[in-house]
Amino acid sequence: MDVKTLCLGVLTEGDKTGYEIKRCFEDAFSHFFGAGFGSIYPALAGLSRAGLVSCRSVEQDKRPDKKVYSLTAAGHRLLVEELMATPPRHKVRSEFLVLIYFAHLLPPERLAWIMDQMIARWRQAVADIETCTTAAEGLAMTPGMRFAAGYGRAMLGAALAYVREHQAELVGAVAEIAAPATPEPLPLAGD
Amino acid sequence: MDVKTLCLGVLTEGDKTGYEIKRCFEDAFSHFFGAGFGSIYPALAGLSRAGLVSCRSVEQDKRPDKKVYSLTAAGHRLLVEELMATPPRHKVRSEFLVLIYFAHLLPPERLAWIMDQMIARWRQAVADIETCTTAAEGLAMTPGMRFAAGYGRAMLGAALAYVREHQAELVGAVAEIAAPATPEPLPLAGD
DNA sequence: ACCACCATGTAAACGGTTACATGATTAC
DNA sequence: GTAATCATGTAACCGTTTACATGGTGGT
Repeated sequence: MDVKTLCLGVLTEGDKTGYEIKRCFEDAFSHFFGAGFGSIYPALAGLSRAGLVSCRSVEQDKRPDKKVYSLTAAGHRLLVEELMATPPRHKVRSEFLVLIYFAHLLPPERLAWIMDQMIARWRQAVADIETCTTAAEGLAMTPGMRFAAGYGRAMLGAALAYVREHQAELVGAVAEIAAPATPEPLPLAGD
Repeated sequence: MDVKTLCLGVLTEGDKTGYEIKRCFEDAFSHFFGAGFGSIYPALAGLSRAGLVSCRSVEQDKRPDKKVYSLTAAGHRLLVEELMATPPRHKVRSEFLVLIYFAHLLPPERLAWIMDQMIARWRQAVADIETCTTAAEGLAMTPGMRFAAGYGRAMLGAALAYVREHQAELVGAVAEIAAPATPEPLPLAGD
């Protein structure tokens, strides 16, 4: 599954410009799928060439023209086909956890800073989901959207809880390794 | 942060062959970082060229020679530098959640199958973490490794709990959308 | 017989990120 | 005046994934 499929997907909710699609991605998918202009615009161009979306230019005063994309019947069909054929993968790529894994190679202050960063970011992410769901309240919100939002909240909550509970423990343990209670000089300096 | 850095990282635990490094990745990092032979072997070759790891060939009987890599002093220094310079990112890329988000476009049976798949996979992942941590019990397990394993367990537990609790709700809501006109009253309908 | 494990590598394809390029409007 | 928003696109770069290529051992 690539950005093209996601574009077809958001267009089922109504016609949109490339710019608006990016907004959609940020609001709805940001915690489980990322995409920037550099992948959205080429994707849209490709879909248009393939007849899976149609495109009309809309003039605006005091702004450049915008291109509004609509899903075609063929596009809708392909979307469903692709969704049916997509194996349910779920990958995490976390530099944060790599850093944690090698915590003993870092100064304790750096480690504490890293965890504070993540806590702050996750807090923000929870707030963003809350904002989006209350903003979409009353509007057409499918069961899937609700489920995905709830999943995001649950995961972020669990992550925050785990880090908060084990943060002090980890920093303490690493500090002990870095500066052991024994004043014995370690021979591991190695140059 | 790329595969090269991770290779340097696992080599701090002791000398290893490319094959063993891949095993390490699977055991320790699989729930937050992925890498296959196709990225590990070229990474090791590059590190060797740059003098960040050294390499010695070991003959084996009845097996092809293996190349055992060791971290050099320069490699260790670069690793720490890289870890210090790495911003703590944490990205999820989930085709599963995309599928869920567009649940209303899928047949309810498919949706149920998708969730069953994820539940099974996550259960397996929990079991794998348990196996690895008990296997490494008593051995050198750094605080960071324990933290990362615990984090994995916590996240998988939360994911499983959330999906289990909201699975029926979602499938039910989607089934209603898929077949809205059924005048058939539900068995427990009190509304 | 066939599959999994051990063991190493290459090369092409694919897709995403980042930087570049342009330019007007509105709000602080 | 400086930043953010609206609005579109290209091109180089980077790294991963996947498929290919080889080959002996050990288990069901």
